[in-house]
Amino acid sequence: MPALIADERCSVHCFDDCSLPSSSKSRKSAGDEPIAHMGKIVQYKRGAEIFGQGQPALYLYRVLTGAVRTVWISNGGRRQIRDFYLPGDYFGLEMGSAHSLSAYAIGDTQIRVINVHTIAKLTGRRKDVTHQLLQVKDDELVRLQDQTLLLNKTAEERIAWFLVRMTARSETQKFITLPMPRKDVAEHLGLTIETVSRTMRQLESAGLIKSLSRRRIQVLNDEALRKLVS
Amino acid sequence: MPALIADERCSVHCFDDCSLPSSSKSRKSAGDEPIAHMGKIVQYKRGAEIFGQGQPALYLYRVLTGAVRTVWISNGGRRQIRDFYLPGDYFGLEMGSAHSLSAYAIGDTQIRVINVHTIAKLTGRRKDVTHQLLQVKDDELVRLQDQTLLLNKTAEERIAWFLVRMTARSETQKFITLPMPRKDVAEHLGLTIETVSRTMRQLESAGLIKSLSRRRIQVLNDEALRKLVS
DNA sequence: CGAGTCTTTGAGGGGAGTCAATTCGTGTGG
DNA sequence: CCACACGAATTGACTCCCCTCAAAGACTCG
Repeated sequence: MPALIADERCSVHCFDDCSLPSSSKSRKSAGDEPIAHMGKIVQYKRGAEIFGQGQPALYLYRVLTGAVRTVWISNGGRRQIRDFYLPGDYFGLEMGSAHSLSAYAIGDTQIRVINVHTIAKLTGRRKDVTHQLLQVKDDELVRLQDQTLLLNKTAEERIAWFLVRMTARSETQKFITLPMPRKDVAEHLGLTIETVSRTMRQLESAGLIKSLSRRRIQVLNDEALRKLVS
Repeated sequence: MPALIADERCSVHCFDDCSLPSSSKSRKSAGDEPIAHMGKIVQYKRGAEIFGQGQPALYLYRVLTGAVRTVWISNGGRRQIRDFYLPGDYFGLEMGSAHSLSAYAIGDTQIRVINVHTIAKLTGRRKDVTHQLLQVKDDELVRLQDQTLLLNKTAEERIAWFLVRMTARSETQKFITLPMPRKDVAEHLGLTIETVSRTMRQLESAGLIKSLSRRRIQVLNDEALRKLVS
């Protein structure tokens, strides 16, 4: 196993480390993220596997730029996209010693790779580290819970939920840039790409959103969108 | 907050403490369950709330007799049965400090209530306690993962999955006793009670199962049932 | 034995999947 | 810079599975 040493080296992209809203709304201040700048920065090419299902979980990851998808493949071979991780998000933290899912870079992606052993050593004397570690785990559980709820909803509700969520995680609240193709969105929401496309068109006809380009969406009526999620 | 003291008192029902197969197949030996006999035994009446969503999570629970359902109510008011817990199963362990869901006794139920603080104090010097605690958390995560997969399947696959799962958790592998009404099964699988009923009839017509009574089911073709889950 | 709940069964409709064709967008090479 | 090619995305027609609504039947408990 390669020994990744914690360093404080900061790349040109570090400017956004503390400015982006995280997936969870329960983050109080941006200052109490001791893990945020730990670890080593690694570049991943488009489509590259970051870790695979069943591999030992040795690192905690944090997206700096780009985007990541985690994929769960059931024993029956069914493929499901568990979640997307955007700049500022942590992923790769597992309950057990092995990864229960795989992670791939969606586009070219820059990631901080933090040795969990390094974190574990800190948890003893650094209470803030322990706290953040639990926070990261909580966020992960919330993601999972959200998805189980999601799968009982209609296509329109799912798409609305997805858009609202992406809006909340985007720095520009009105314009969303989707890093992933339609296929990924569909597999994440438990729909087909055709239904995703149709439902989005439907929301556009209703005047809730506006499709600027293939991967750019403008939110026209944020309130109505949120009401659909209910 | 009521202080529940750990005791080793064992009721007449303790005979099955280590004999029942747990939800997870990764349980090695029955001996390494130090938490199994901890805590105080409490009786719950049919339908009684064991804990509620949002309440502080102070205890770990273990079903001795009867059955428990955990219910998740979304902010939109949608109701979803997260899972059922049978004799031998642990529940109520949360990542954070508050319960993210509610728990109810399905029938009259006997439960061991273990103070998490008592466990926490042991984790320092008892490695087996720590290990089992992680195991319980893992089991919970697996339950959640299974359900997300489930909701992308057809009604027939869901029912088959449910029956196979109940079979595996039953001491008599061929005869299943469902402690919960059809409504609970439906809400757990994301179906309606009518679809549950129809699909079961369909499986019975195909010769896979036989409905003995309202809540007793005989598995005739276990292999075919498992193949449906795939 | 009867009231009430739980369950089953039926008919009909709607939403999402499937299959197939077209358009759009992106990257490549001339 | 344009033409081409390939994959991604859209759009349409059709089907099917499950939900909805409604009624009848079965079990449980007083």
